Amino acid sequence: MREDAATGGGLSTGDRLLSVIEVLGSQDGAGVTEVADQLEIAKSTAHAHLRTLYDRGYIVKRDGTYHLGLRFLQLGQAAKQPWDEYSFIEEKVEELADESEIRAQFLAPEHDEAVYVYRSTGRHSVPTDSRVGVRIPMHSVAAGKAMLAQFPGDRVDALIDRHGLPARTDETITDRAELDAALERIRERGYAINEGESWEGVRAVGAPVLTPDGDVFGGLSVSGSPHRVDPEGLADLVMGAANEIKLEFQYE
Amino acid sequence: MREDAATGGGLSTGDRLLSVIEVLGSQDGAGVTEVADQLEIAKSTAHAHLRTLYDRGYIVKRDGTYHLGLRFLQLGQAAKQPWDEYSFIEEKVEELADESEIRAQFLAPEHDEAVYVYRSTGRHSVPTDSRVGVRIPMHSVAAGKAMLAQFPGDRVDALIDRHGLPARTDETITDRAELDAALERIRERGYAINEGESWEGVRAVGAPVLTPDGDVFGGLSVSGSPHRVDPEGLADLVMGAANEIKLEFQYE
DNA sequence: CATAAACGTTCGGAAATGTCGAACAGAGTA
DNA sequence: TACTCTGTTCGACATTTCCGAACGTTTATG
Repeated sequence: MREDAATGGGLSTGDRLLSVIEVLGSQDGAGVTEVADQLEIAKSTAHAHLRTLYDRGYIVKRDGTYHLGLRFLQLGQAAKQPWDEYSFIEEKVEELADESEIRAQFLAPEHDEAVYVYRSTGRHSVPTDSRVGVRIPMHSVAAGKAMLAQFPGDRVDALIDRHGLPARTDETITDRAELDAALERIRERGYAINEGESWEGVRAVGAPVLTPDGDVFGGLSVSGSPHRVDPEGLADLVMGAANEIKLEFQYE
Repeated sequence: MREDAATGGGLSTGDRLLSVIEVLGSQDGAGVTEVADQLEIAKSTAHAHLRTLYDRGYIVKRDGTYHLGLRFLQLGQAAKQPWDEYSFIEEKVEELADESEIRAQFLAPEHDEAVYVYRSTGRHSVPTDSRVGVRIPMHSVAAGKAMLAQFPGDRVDALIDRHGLPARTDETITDRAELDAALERIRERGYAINEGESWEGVRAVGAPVLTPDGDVFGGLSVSGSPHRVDPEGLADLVMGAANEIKLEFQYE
């Protein structure tokens, strides 16, 4: 289920460099030995990779260990730019959070996973939501299921071949037939519900965001503890916001 | 003034991979041929690098060209985490923007450059400021000069050896003696002024943010068009905020 | 305080792999 | 139809990366 780098015609050295980056990103701070151990490579090899990243200014030495540098912040902003271009997306997320008084988020599909792009808690204006940038299996979140339901069948097949249906809680859908039934219901209703399928005790309501051409652009959702999330009441709000985004595309 | 990659014991392949990433980040969208041309490498080589990045999910194909993927957004968040840890930094920036009614920003020193980490316009709550993540020569901005003034002399020497004193406008300080004099004045007053040294017609007032140990942690500044930026009046505000951050460190 | 352990660093050699150029296929254009 | 522009694949050479061992330094430990 995981590509073995060099197997696919890729560059194994570049591949390893990316692994080093991931090691540094998945924890805060690592030394040469730690990187070497985690990737099962020689210390001298890890050292060479770290030196490459350091000389280029991509990583930083702090408290004696290496950390990802702010150059990645710049790359992250560049990666997000296509969405920032359409400023109404983020605005709609904040609007949604204000009106629903719970968290609202916009996720984009990428490489068959869902990625948090915008997130808001409403008036609280919580600074820097830590979940932005996080990738999550599409079948385990409301916005993701809403997107999945719009994909053609063969794309869903390919997605499951690549990633499977990993469980995140006891409630996560792990069975293909069950998923198909769920997607069918979502298409009928126009919105998706997540009942603790990603985090215990978190309910969410999501809808797909489509372009005027009918392509899947992303997914919107609101989420919170079950007693604050009334699916019936919120569905219209979320679908309405998704539709408004779709309409905005035409006048941009 | 630019390191020539392989010269320093780094891995030339990994180095090239980073160059490919930078090409994609510095413009929106590039094809195989375009990347190859810009880096002056064979098309097949560029193809191999792009494939490596693609297989790993770091880049995306959209409209027939490659773009940076949202995985960089995740890495960017991870890189920013050390600052998010101290939530009062971002809060102070927003406070500063509210009180001054102009832009406020926090910059961190990294690899001898200044990097925008937080930025706020006050109540407008402008979504996604595009300048976050941007790197800029320290001597050309107020917060950067404020930090420079706190560095020991040999660190300033090393910095200038590496980056020089590039001009961004006609007003940018490009002479070492002039810089030294400016830094001395900054130390005396406790704050720095930027008079169109980075952007024509933009004035800024900045102060260094120190840790309780006296280390330079970053720089705060407010900026706007000259008639809205009164240095005398704003200096206390900025220095006060910088000092409050320093104090917060002790109770965290 | 001395010793040990752990870390980061450097170095050469053998093996693996990245790079190139040419050739192929496909899309778009004249 | 022919042309030009893409992106892609392939093989062969030469360059590189990688490893392991050894070194110098720092941090723990007795």
